[in-house]
Amino acid sequence: MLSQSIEDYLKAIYEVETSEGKVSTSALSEKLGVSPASVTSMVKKLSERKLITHKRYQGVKLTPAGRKIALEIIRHHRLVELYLKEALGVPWDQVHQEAEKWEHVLSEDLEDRIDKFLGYPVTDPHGSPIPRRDGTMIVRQCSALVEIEPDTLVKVVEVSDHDPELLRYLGGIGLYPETEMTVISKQPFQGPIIVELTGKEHPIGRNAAKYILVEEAKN
Amino acid sequence: MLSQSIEDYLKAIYEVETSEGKVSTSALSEKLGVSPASVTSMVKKLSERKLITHKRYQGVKLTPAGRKIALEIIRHHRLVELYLKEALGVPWDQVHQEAEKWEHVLSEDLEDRIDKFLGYPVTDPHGSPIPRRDGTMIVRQCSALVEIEPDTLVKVVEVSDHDPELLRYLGGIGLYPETEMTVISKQPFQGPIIVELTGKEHPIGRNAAKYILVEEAKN
DNA sequence: AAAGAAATTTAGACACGGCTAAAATAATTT
DNA sequence: AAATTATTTTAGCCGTGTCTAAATTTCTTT
Repeated sequence: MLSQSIEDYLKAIYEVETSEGKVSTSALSEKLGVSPASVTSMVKKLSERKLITHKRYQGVKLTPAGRKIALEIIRHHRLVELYLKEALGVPWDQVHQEAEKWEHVLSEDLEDRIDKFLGYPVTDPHGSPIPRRDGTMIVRQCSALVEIEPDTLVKVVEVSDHDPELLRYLGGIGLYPETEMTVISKQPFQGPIIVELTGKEHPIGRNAAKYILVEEAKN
Repeated sequence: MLSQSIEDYLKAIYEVETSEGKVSTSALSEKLGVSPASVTSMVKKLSERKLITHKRYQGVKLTPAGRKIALEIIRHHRLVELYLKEALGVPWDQVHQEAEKWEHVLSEDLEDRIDKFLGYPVTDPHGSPIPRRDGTMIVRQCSALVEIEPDTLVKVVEVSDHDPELLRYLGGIGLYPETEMTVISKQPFQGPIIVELTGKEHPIGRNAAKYILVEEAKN
């Protein structure tokens, strides 16, 4: 059995690897809310266990074994998020923090029962793909909303779950995965992006728009 | 926040207190699968935190604060047991071990949602009463099956969840909380107790019969 | 290319929760 | 009552995962 800490590190490494490519000590320190020195010592342990490789001063990379475990945890996390929403009506801005705890205590048996209950879903409430039991995960083609040119019809694919506040705002304006909307304009000087959905226009800050992934819909 | 370990100790102390009266170091050591020395050191910590009182060499007692916490954990445990059975179809001999992990990661919000989903239940799948949110719990009048005289009609109130094997056997013969059955005979020389339910006779070992609580039904 | 800044690692400490071995106390036998 | 046995506690250790402060290495600037 792996400790919760180790699981958290592997998950964090996976996520940084995916979103930034390079996985630095400081990025992990930041993400995990732990000092850089602590990261270094855990990194040492994880390399000894052959879950990651590490070149001194040069960052870290998951081994296949480490990636497998990371994806299992992420699978737990996302299944639980969806389950909490569907079965218990937990609002989508709260499922993340609950799942952070549940992901570590989910047995294989329960994982299967939840998976079945949900009808073998492929995405969580934020649109993130749920890794399959075999450790594979679908890859999708999509762009950050911030990079879309005005006058484009897009479909929301995925929204970052890291900020409950943002999720509440987006939920409030009806912006969920699968929602279609039109980018009306991008205000100058790093101003907001104006989108139209369900007939109304809404401003979305550039920063938030980095965390909203969309695909272009047929116009 | 209390550590999982502390929660486990408080729960164990509560359970031993209830079933044996006295809570000795060795009883806790046994129950928690931990050395007596470890118990002593944790006991020291719990007294410092005023969750229990401790007289050297004389055992331990919960303070009101400690009891409150123990009952919260037990409430979590039993709600989760019932939830897993009702919502996800987990067999009753498996719910205990899952709940052992879940009880520590259940938020108040989720506790309420589960409670509501289940219709504010008062007992878990083994018939144990679920403590209320205010830290009170119903007390029931019942006897161990082993003490019942032959030729008595009884109703099962509660079955210990500590042995999955036993639960599978009892489930197999249809013996659940609320089941009515008749004690046919007690075989001599510590032999089994024979009960009749749904028209068939079944032997139940004396040892098992200590863990089955019943009340006399009107004959 | 050298200096300064930033990132990373090492060294050494600490709290937690467990352990074993030995000492102290309580309970039981003889 | 003394001796033996059982229980409990103390003493001291270990692994995990964190920390701060200092040393090292890499990156950036001039």
